[in-house]
Amino acid sequence: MPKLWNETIETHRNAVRSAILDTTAALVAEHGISSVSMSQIALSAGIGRATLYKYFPDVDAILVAWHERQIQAHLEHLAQVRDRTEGKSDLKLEAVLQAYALISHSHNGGAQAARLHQGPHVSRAQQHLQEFLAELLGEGAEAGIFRNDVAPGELAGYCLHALEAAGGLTSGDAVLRLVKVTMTGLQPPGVAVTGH
Amino acid sequence: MPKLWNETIETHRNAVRSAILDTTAALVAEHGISSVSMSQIALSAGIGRATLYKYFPDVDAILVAWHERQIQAHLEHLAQVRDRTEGKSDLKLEAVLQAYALISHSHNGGAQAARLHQGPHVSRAQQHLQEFLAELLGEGAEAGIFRNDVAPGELAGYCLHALEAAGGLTSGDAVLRLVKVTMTGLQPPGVAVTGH
DNA sequence: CTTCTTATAAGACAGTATGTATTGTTGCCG
DNA sequence: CGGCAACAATACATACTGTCTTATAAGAAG
Repeated sequence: MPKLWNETIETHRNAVRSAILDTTAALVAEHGISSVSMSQIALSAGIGRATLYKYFPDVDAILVAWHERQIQAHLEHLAQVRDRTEGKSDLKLEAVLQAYALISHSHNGGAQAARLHQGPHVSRAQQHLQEFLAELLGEGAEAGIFRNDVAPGELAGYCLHALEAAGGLTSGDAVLRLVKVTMTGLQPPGVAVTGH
Repeated sequence: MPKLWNETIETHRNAVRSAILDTTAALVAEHGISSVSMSQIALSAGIGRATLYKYFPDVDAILVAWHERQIQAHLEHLAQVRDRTEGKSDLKLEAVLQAYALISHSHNGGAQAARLHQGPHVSRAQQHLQEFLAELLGEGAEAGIFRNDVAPGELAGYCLHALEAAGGLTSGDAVLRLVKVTMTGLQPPGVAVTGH
């Protein structure tokens, strides 16, 4: 019983911290990410503004902590999916990737709503970029070079997002490998030796 | 000669607008995206604060305009690459994708520097996620199910980014197609009918 | 040259957010 | 009870916002 006290206090701090994160997430979802303030969060969470500063130094730290918690939850969810899926690595991976895709799908549904409060953020030019790629992909698909079981627009979105992984790479060779991998994904179905 | 005047004024406005965008980009690169303010931009651009408000309503509008201009420049660059590349659609596309990947590569080098000013933004948990996937991919590669000419970590980054395209999709079926396309990219090389 | 127009700089203004410091209160512990 | 830690409330100086007013400079037209 040396620290029955430290236990309850720690518990309380975690509860408050969690409540702050929840409140912030709600405010972001409602008013957009750029309009949340420390004052607003403290008020909405029902705690004093000075108290909030004892937990987080600024809004950005709160958003980072929230994002961290989100990813952590996703990670645990994906680990569950992996362990519950019977079969070899490819089946497990397919299940995990599917779960992650669904997370991204539903998650960006909420993010889109948040964006709409502060204008159509990225859309205009980026859409042109996607259409530009879709045109090339459409031509290739007609010539039988690329897969035609997926719409060119969807493939273009896949390419753009996949290639943004280049931002985290260090060497130029790695970038070339990424392009190769991405283009492999564009191959027509049924050309593989192992049919599914 | 009705509007020799309107021409010079338009030119001037474009010049000022461009200067605002350049200044903002420099400030973002230096102090991070969350610390730029209208006051700072006006001061740094050498124009009055009230004048700045005549060009853009708020910081966000400036950032959006800047981003728009960036993408527009990329688009023109990519169109040039496409037109200058001889060959069929697949060769053109490979050149275009490579160019885009290089853009992402160098661009996120700058973005990373900007992030570092406001903390290691996404890193911690997201890296765990990537390692989690890399483990599965490594197992599969050893079993010959996935390609082993690219490191598991790089493949994991590819998967995570590619699947984030799910955020822009509408139907659940489209998400499943995206997972299929992404997994196609993981196939070992040389299984295709057309050997490059 | 004078007058008009237009973009601008400079400053004032109220409202709000920030970060910090100082109060007094509550509840748990020995 | 006395001590301790977290807290709410409040105050304060500073900074950014968005709008408005006034004055200046430069080109265009008489």
